[in-house]
Amino acid sequence: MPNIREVADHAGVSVATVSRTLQQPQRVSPKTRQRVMEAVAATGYKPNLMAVKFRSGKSHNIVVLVPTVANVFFARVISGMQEAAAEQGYAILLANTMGRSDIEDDYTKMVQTAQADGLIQLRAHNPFDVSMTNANGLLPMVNACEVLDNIPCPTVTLDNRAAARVMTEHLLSLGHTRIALIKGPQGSPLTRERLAGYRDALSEANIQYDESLLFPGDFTLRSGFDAATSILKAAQRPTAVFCENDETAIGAMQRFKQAGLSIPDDISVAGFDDIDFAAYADPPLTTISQPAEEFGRTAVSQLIDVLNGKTRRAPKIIIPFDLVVRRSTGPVPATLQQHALKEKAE
Amino acid sequence: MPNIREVADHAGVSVATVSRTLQQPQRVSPKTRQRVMEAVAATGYKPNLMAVKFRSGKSHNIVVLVPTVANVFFARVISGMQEAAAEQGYAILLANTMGRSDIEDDYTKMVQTAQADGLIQLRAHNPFDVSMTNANGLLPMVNACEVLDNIPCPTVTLDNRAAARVMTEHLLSLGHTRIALIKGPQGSPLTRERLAGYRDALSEANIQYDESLLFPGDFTLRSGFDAATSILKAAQRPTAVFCENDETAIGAMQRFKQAGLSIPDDISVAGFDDIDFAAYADPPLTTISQPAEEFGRTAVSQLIDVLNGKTRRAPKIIIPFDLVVRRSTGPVPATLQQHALKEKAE
DNA sequence: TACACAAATGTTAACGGTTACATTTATCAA
DNA sequence: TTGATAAATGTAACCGTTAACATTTGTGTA
Repeated sequence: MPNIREVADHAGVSVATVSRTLQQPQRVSPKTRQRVMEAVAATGYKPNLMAVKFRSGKSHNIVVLVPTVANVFFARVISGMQEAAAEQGYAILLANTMGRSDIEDDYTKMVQTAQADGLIQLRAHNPFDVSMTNANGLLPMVNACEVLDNIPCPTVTLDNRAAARVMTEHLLSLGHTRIALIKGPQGSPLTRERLAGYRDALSEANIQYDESLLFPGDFTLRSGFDAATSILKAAQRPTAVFCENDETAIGAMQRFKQAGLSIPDDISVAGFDDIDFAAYADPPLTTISQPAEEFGRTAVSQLIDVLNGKTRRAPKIIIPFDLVVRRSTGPVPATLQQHALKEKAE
Repeated sequence: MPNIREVADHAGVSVATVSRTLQQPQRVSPKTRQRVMEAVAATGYKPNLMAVKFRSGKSHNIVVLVPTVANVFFARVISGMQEAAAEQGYAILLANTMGRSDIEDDYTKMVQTAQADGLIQLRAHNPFDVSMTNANGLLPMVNACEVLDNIPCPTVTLDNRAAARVMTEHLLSLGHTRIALIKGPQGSPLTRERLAGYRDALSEANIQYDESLLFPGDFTLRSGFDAATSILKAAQRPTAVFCENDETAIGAMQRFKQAGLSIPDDISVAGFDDIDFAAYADPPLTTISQPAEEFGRTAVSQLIDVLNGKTRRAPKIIIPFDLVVRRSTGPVPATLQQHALKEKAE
């Protein structure tokens, strides 16, 4: 691999002139410029960007901590991040953490060891101490997980709590009062926020929060299937099931159909995320649509602003969501409705 | 950020001793070692890995060119790559090419500019010229796409052609003779290989290859749905549909069900990949299972072997596959079978 | 005690760019 | 022509680490 010195020799100029020709061509005379460009072409010179990055102290790398890439929603988020990063000359170092804190730590260290300039966080944990703050008092990170509080960095969030409330209100408006919730992974901030939104809607509607309606899940199809099995065994079966993501909902629907239930006539099922499969489920799934790609793009551009010192005070950005009503949710079954009304009358 | 000099001053030794303490502790006396370690702890020193990489000429980065990360199969492949790379101290630079050659070129350049040591290729294109070969005559890449030929680098492949043949044979064995094929993206090597396997099986069974049974697709749910619409309009409707991936199959099934067809009684549908959703489709999808994570892991470890000079002659590794028969495929409908037999008799 | 040799540690030149500063060359007005 | 000033180019320090080589210190033996 030829280096800048070889190009300089070839063109009969100094290395500084070669560097200038490439960085700020207007500062070098047209004929020298031409000579240098010819030498670059002749030698096939490509600047060693590792040297440039080392010299400049900027790696132009961004670490992204994701629980798993093999999740349709996260894949979309990453796709948006890639795009925004590439546009601004940054590369994404993807950390598939699988929730393992040792992996998270390894990747976090990349910022301290100058391998990455900053980090985007999709879990509820602050990896940096105050010594990492920049001149504006900000940490080189973006918090893409709303439950993290009091951390000096931008927050980009998909108002999960409000979205879960809206979905629960949708089910309530259809007359459902016994609404099961299939949760996400324990300890995940998404899970907590979506649960909180569910509770918000219930308490607003004066409906007693019932822990026995909560079922564990982990965002996989299988966990939705298993949770549905438990729901089928429940003494007083819920008339609607709100799943904290679409995979879980699709898994649950499969189980309900196997048990001979009709959706939504016998039981309503709602999801969250609006992954592509939601619209092609049977029946098509009512869910919350979130602009995952935009979310990823915003997180990246916020981080780059912090790195460039453009951000003076940490903003909090909330990405909007949409309730997408399809055919997996419907009114409470007539028989049960009678029952519910009678109960209410008593 | 403290550097190695500060640590040396703090411990009252030279920078070389600090470096040695960290790299080859046995070469420094126990008491010096201890003093250095204390200084490291006291200053909070973390080696600048950008400097190390620059100095060593090894970035310990690997570029992976993927058409799209938002595809369940590729997400699994990436997941496996991540894992294997992290174990060996490498980071993955993910290039979400979306088929755009300018993006592919940008990322390919990262190898030439020393930002990455090698590249894994999932498309049919050789980005390097011979000047990039190492002492063993190998290029710093792994070809994870079997149609590329005569390129001096390891090939890791999921025998797509054989798998497509096996699936087609499965459909033939159920009595189907008019088997539609919903293709993948035009120009994709996967598409070509799977089509070739389909043709292999047909010709082996002495069935005329009929281009009117080929329908375009692009691996998305929607394209499967649309292709199914075309299939429904066909003059003589096929009794089975082989889809080149699972998303397409799930989209197609949705359309057939909407049209009132029963699967597999009226029409059989087969997929490819065995993504998680396949088992939870309605009916569960017959498909080809490929160990995507293992595929990713193998590609990475092959590349690292090349980079370390361990590989002397380019190996060709074929990852095994499995035919997974579920409930979306079944025998040819009785009425049509009669018809077919009659035709044959004539 | 002196000497040979090994072990431990120190000194310094790379690695490949960028850039502050120094120096040379060109331009123009008096 | 000369001198002042601007434009073009060159020189060399620097970024943080490693490692070849030089030097010092320690150990064991004659």
